[in-house]
Amino acid sequence: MPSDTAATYTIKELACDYGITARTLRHYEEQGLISPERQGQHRIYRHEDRVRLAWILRGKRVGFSLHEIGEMLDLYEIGDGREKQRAVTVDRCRHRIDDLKAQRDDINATIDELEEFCDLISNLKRSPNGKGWLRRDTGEPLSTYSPK
Amino acid sequence: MPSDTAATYTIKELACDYGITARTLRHYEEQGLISPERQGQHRIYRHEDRVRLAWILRGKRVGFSLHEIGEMLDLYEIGDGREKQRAVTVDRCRHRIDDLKAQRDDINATIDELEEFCDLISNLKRSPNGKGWLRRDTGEPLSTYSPK
DNA sequence: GAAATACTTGACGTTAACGTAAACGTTAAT
DNA sequence: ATTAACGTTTACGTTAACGTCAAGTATTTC
Repeated sequence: MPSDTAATYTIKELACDYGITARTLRHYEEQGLISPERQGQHRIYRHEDRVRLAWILRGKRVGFSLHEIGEMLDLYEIGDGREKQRAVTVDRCRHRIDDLKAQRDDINATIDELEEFCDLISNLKRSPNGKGWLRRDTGEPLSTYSPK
Repeated sequence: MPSDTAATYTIKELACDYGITARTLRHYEEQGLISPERQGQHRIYRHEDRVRLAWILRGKRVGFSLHEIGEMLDLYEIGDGREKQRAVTVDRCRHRIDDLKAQRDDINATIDELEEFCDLISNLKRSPNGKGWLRRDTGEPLSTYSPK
């Protein structure tokens, strides 16, 4: 058994590793997102806590609230596992997936427009009268340009 | 010229159309994101405002703050158009695109995990001793399952 | 012309996700 | 033994993105 399986971390170590603050970790704990062990009064974090934290942080980057992330983590706890509960879990899970796919579509659309715009103004030339800009491809003026 | 080119909308009409409140529209105006014309004291919105609003709302869904959305909309205003300013605009635009792509990766990773988990618990069977659950494919117990 | 309806501008309230400061308890080094 | 470096809890402060009144104006409808 490799030694780093049992590796532990202080709150500040974990915070530094993930580029957050100790306050943030305590906050996540208040919200019930992580529950590190205690040695006396001090928190001690293990590998599983790092995994959980990484999941939380990715959830944040994706745009979920801490509450939503908590719910998603709860999905993984099917301990009692009654049939009905499992069905609900799967259902909510599928909804989440659909939301994420819709969000991905929005992101793709935004990327497309930004790229188009970016290409556009990378290819500008001054108009002959010295005022304003023209598209290098079509010679069309830009004054009326706005996102589609 | 089709009549709906000149179509105008009251604040509430626009709000209803986009599933937001009038307060929200006024808030966006306070933040300088939209500047509808006025007829006396009343706001009147046109097609271009709808386009802009749709852009704002998609930005929100993608996870940008109103401030960031304002900056992105500013990117589209290259009115004075000094070379240097254009270069900065393109640069910031490209950064935004990179951020969005990273976010898309996060979303894809989250989708993958949720789908995997979803499939997993859709395929459970009770263990022979009646306690806990087993994977139908491998027969492995689930008690230790956690997101990767 | 009185009430209802839609708009306006303040201005204070609310929630989330922490920041920040106070006051205190270990252990380590000087 | 005192200063420094970490940790702890408690609690108030802050920002963003609006919600939610209050109080006034203007128009339409009965």
